[in-house]
Amino acid sequence: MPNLAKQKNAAGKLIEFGMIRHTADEIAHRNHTDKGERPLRFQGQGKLLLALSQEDGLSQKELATRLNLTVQSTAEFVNKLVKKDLVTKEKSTTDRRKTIIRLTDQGRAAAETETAKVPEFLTTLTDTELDQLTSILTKINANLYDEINTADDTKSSKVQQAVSDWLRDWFL
Amino acid sequence: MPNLAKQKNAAGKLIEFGMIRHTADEIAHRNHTDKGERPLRFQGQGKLLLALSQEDGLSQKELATRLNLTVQSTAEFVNKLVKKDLVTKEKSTTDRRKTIIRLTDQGRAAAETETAKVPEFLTTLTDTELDQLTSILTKINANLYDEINTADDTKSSKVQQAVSDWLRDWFL
DNA sequence: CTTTTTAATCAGGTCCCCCTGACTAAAATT
DNA sequence: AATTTTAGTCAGGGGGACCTGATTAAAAAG
Repeated sequence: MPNLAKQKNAAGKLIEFGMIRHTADEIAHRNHTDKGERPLRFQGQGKLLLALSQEDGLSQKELATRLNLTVQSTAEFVNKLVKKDLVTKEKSTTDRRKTIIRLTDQGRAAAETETAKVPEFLTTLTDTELDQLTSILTKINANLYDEINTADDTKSSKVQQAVSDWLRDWFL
Repeated sequence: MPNLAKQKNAAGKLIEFGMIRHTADEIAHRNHTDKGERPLRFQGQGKLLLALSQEDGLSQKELATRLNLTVQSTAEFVNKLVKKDLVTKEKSTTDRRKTIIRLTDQGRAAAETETAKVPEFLTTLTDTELDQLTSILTKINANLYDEINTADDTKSSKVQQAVSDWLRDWFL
């Protein structure tokens, strides 16, 4: 029987982490672009960016299905991203109904800084700590996948699966 | 010189964790209340709840300053929370300009389930892993605090400081 | 060669976070 | 008592994440 107190400690730290992270990159983004640009991350436009950096040149429909969004929402996000010069839209030549979305260099860069960049706060950890953290997170993530897949109404999970595959490619 | 590869691994896992967590409790909340109620957490209404569960009976102004929001935004969130029966508003008797905000039992409960509850995914970790995680997160959080405080334009940090104090009280 | 299906679009809507400006009522100052 | 500061309110706005409904153009099927 694992120690409840220890669980609570960890839980508290995790919450704290979430909170601090949140304001930390709120500040980072504020200094960066002052007005406009908000965190993005794993919703809406950010989600699109992530999906595209996993596989570029998808159609809007494809994106919508992968991200579990309606085509209209997807269109909205795509258009917003186009305005920000992070993606481009072009009609498919093989099927002229389709619109193919591609990351611009800027978009790719944006997606990468959202992810690939090693956050500052990890650089002060020792190798041992990094290993520990990685293995713990692996376990936790596996749990979360389970949680999702069991509770799931046959939606959402594929997204995560896809993106996490991409992460695996990227980091291992 | 710490191993860059290890850092990348950990970073990847962390991102993955963020992502999965996000959809995991998206699903959880969806099953819970179906329509309406979204995550809350560390912004807007959620932030208020957290601050209040740290110290109840604050005035709107107090809340605004602590949370680094305008009084108008604060008022908006407070009103929304009142509608949800999570907080109450009452005029101060000593200074009739002030409006004192108090958590209802429901509000307190809401704040607690946002935090105190040990997430499922922690319960499968061993004691050792929990200790490791806690100590690593402590280190990471300290780093983030530094990051915030140095980059800071004398704002934001106090909120975090306050809430994290509260967390410390709660979990230790 | 018509249907039907498919990929997109426009229009309009809901709720969220957060801000500026204008204004009132009650305290604190002068 | 008159002025200024303080706590709130209302009105309005910008951006974001999503959604439903209706419509168009192009491809697939009958």
